[in-house]
Amino acid sequence: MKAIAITEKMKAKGLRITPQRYSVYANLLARCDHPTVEQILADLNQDFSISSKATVYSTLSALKEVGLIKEVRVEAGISRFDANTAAHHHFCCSKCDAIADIVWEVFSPPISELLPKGMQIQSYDATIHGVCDRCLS
Amino acid sequence: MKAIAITEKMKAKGLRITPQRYSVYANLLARCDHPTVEQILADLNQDFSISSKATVYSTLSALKEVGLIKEVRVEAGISRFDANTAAHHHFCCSKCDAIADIVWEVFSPPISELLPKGMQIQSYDATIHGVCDRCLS
DNA sequence: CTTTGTGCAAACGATTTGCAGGATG
DNA sequence: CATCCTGCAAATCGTTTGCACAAAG
Repeated sequence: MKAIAITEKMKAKGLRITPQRYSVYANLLARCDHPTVEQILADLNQDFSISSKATVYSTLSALKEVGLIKEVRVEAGISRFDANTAAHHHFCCSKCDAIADIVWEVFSPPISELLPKGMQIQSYDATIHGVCDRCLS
Repeated sequence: MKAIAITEKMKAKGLRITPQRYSVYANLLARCDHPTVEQILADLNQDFSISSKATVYSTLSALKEVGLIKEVRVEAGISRFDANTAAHHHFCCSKCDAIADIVWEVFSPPISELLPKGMQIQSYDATIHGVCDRCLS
């Protein structure tokens, strides 16, 4: 995605643009491996120091708040982040810990029919645990 | 469940029986609210001290290892535990934070057809977020 | 010029670990 | 009596917070 487009998406959500915020979001858009805060920070500061841990945390929190990114939790005690905001679920490899996006929108019967009466659904997410093709071959 | 039956289930998994381990597992079997470590500990030590935090952690870890309980993660940074080991998913109320079990076994198309070729499924779990009937009425 | 973000270090809370007794099989 | 569980406190690790300074609009 072009730099202008990234900036526009952030502005449209009312976010103030800073070099730190821009680089966090751009980094997340460029990768699909659901990185942790630590991994994002290491990536940004690879050549020279761009941002600090506290700022990455606050930026991710701001991006999540306005819906530009999602938080993914598959392991205990650690948050991962995902710039793919389209409806999707996750496949988690128990050997290499890689997380892959899974498009999975068709349920039958519909979720609403499976729930006890009177519950209101806001969202749902599924995690499939298994072994990925790379680890099997 | 009778005390003997609980003891037998643990023995069958090769676990050494101690008062602490017994009470943690019995407590978890008797409730269906997916308690945290803190809640289990408070419940056990209600009248007089039965166990310590470190022991509850190690017991839960042992029980999970042999498959007698499951760990449930819906909030960031906190683990909950569940003695219901049958296939089921979770409904999480965003107002009162209650977690309810949902029996939900029918998917169409089958999960295996939705996954990219070559992946091997071990398990899957879904979390539905919404508002429960009690909070709506 | 006002608002808001940044970065450091200290604080925090859940979980883990080391180790000296003590209980279990 | 050998194994390994228990409990305490200290350590660890991800995340949050307070605050002085700097940057954005």
